[in-house]
Amino acid sequence: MELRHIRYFLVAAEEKNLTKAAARLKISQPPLSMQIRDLENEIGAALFHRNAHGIVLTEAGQAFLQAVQPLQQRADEAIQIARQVANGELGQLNLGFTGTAALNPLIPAAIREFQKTYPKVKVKIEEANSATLIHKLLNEQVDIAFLRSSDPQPEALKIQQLVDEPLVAVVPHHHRVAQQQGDLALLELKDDPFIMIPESFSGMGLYDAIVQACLQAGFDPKIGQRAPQLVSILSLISANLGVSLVPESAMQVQLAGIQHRRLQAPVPHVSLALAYRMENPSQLAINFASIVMELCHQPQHSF
Amino acid sequence: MELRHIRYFLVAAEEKNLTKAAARLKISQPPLSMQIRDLENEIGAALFHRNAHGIVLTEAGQAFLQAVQPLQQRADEAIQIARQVANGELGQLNLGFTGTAALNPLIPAAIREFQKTYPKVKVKIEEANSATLIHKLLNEQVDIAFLRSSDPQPEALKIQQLVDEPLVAVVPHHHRVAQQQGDLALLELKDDPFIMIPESFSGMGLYDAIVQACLQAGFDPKIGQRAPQLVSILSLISANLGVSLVPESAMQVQLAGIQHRRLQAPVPHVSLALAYRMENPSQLAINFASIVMELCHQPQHSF
DNA sequence: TAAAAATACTCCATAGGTATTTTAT
DNA sequence: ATAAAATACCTATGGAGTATTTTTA
Repeated sequence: MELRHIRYFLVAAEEKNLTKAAARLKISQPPLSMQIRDLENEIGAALFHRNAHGIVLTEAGQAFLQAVQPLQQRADEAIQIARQVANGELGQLNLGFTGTAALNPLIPAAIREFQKTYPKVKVKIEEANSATLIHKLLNEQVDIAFLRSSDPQPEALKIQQLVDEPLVAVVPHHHRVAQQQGDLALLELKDDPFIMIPESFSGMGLYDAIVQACLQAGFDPKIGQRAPQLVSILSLISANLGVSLVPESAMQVQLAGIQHRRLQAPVPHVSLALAYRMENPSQLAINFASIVMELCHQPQHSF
Repeated sequence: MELRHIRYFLVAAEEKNLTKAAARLKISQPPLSMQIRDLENEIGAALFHRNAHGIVLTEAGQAFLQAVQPLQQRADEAIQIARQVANGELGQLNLGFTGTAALNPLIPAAIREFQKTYPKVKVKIEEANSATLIHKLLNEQVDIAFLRSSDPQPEALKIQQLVDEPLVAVVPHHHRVAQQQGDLALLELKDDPFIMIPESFSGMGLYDAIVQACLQAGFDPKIGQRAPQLVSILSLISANLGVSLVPESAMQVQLAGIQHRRLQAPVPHVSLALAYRMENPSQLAINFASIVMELCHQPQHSF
């Protein structure tokens, strides 16, 4: 049996007349008669009673009709579903981001815009550090991720720089530079321990951006405590255990006992990047990336 | 799209290798490749990624697999259902019987046996008088019916005589023949009003059997009250409003104030018959009839 | 006799086969 | 070098067309 038999049978059952059914199916009557007969032969029972007025369903035909009614529609739906998934209109987008990236307003704006454009896609978000995200991207556990990237980029991932955010210094409230006016020279922090995010990935992440900034300012930073999240870093700073640099967008997170200081030119930057696989990128990722790029080319304050 | 495409796709997705899938499908590899490609073209998206080891489902392919998985099975089930209905193994048997027929032990025995043989058939039973039953048989509201039949039989119905039951007289307890010994001569009731079932059908039913019996005994019965059910007839008799004749099996129904009397030879009979359509008999009816006939040819007391 | 389905036949589109090439590891 | 898929080409099954006959109300 083929779907053709089902299509023909359904129209025949509806028209109760093979000649009319054949016309509706845009075929001539004899082939329709034969297809119906083939179907009956395969089943081994008559589906219709033939008479001079046309045809009427037998009991077996009625039962077959009930059973077969939804099949054609289900088949069409299956095609639609596959098309929508292929176009990235349906499915689940696994979106990752690093803790410090989450604060950038671009991210909620992008998610909001994506959901508006692709309402049938479920967005599942997941926070992890850059190293983990890169691993998950390569393992296809994550389709696309926002991360902090410095220069050397891993192969097999397409990494698009989105915005370059200035870094700002964070010092304890009682730190000697805390109450100074004007921009801070990074060199002034050369003897302070830097509170850092642990286990970064070579060439990636905020860790390297901080180390690069210090080297550029003329010193090798003293690495102090490690803390896994932005807030825990700030907490350690407020406890007077060191200082750090954070992206400007992280200034939103205020904490008693800490002070933010802008830096003197050349202001070090860390970029926010969007990463997805070069090979087998999911269409969802491509669509999401194009929405993000669109937002980036709009005036900054629209989101 | 045809079911063939779905069958091929399912095996290909399972084998993850077109060559092996083709072997399992008992076709060669190139036609399978082409059928899969045709399917992909119709959908407008790739269902598989091809590589040197074989094939892997794309996201669209996975979604299509989920949607299409049950279709082949549903199609096969539809064929099974139609076959079973055609064989009378599945469906609903609408069984009718007249009130006085219901007392014959053959009927519950037949239903029990039929259910044992065809457990997937639902038996719906319905009581009505012979005229109504014949009407419903012809209108296909009832598939088969037990009824009381005398000689002339309506066209278009196959009526099989099952058992000839002797008629017995029912008289009020205080009737002058009530306490006599031996068999009763029907002629003794020639002046009593006969309580009858109303609106019978020409040539059918207990009504005519009673009239025939009286004529044969040499008198034209006086028709008294009409009552729709056997019990209401007996009730009228116990109220001294008349007498009647009932099938022997109706002696099971005892009622205070009535007396049954067997009749002298030639004992009049009424037959129990099974009726179903000559044209378009449902297979259920044929199967039921054959079970009834089987039971009839067994010793009477086996049910 | 008129309308519908079945039959007889013809044709060709395409599913499927064989042989070979291309591709990727 | 090997295994898999794609391509090229051929064959033939069977779906569909036209013409006609059979059936039944």
